[in-house]
Amino acid sequence: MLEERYHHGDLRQALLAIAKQQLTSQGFETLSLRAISREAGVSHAAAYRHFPNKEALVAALACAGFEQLKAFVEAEVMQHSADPREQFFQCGIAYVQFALHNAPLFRVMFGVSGVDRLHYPATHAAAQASFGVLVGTIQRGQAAGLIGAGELRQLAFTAWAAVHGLATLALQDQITSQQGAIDSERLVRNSAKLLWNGLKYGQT
Amino acid sequence: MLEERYHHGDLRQALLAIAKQQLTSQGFETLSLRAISREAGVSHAAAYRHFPNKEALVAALACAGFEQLKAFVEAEVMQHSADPREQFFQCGIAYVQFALHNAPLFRVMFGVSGVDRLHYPATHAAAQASFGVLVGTIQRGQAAGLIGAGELRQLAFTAWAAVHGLATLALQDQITSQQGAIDSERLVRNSAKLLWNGLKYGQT
DNA sequence: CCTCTATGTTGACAGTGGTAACATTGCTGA
DNA sequence: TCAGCAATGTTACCACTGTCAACATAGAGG
Repeated sequence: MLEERYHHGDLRQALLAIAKQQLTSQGFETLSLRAISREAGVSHAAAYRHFPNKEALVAALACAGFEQLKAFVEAEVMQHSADPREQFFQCGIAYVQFALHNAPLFRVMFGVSGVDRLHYPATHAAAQASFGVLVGTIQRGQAAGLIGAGELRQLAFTAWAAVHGLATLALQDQITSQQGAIDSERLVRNSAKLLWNGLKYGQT
Repeated sequence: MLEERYHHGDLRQALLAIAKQQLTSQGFETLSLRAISREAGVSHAAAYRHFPNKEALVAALACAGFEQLKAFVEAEVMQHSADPREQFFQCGIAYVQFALHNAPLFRVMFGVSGVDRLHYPATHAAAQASFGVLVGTIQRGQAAGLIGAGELRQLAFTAWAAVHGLATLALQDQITSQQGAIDSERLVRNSAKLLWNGLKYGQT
């Protein structure tokens, strides 16, 4: 039984967990340090012992989001370890699915909050790491001779941008399929096929 | 000579103009109705005679942004009226350039504010209209026999997403070219070539 | 046991979006 | 012409927010 202690134990983690929960349930706009602290059963200023300000808390949230994204995409990709082309597709499909299923978190990760990620090295590193999954996938495609040469990171960046664009536009209801729901898999496959063809025929 | 009148004349437009100015100079996060009203020389509640709430003001800002974007892209495209392929490229280049040169506005247009665009018909319409420029460009490419068939809007959407992804990632300093500055033209051309090839060889 | 540091609390401050009650203006129709 | 009405601004207030300084408590190490 948890008694009321003066010292919480691991308030930092608790705050992050509650923040993530409130983020997903109420969106970013109404996210408030005070509400989070309240929910944690702690005074409104306690958070400042663990985060210099709200922005830092949000940056930490984004950091965790990138780690989650990386893990998710990696897992999906691994299910198709035999076929580099399918791996490439799965990368994108997983990315968009993650965005749609974790919309508020995804928005926080990508600038809703106006956080300059370069000011938060951990968050930036996590973002780069998640990007690395895509780079690796393309690299395997090249190794297998299925993709023409080209500057690796540039290719990866192009692919990333394409998929990222799909995800963000989809999140905005900018795309509304006739059936109402968004078929993210079909969406990505269409886009990925184009890119894959382009890659195959070299980028001249 | 402007005397101090009780009635402003066109407060709505004045507020929007000041808002846009403060947005570009200070970013979205610190944008405040009160500061805007102050700058307009009007009380902080006056704005509520013209906008039901802050979100509506922001939506109007986004609406104007889309109109500006459309005009800009259209103008750039028209400079290459002879060559559909180059028109396609210019579409993307102009899009990214607009994003980079109007970063805060662009972020407002695309969801920084968490505004559900469907609740603001005018804004939504303006967004669709700007999308229409790209659709038209691809259409001309098809008419000229330079692009394979395919569902028009789907193709356009794919291309839009690709370019939009480039723009948003670039805005986040997610991309940092070795030289420091972002060469948006090279960036887009790389991506657009891939897509164009993919389009040419059909989407199978 | 005593002190130092990490952690949490209280109370304040300025600033925000939003609303209600009141003031002023200028158009409209008798 | 002018009374009245709708549009537009103002003032005063509310609840809420992020942040800070001053204080309180707890636990770890000498």
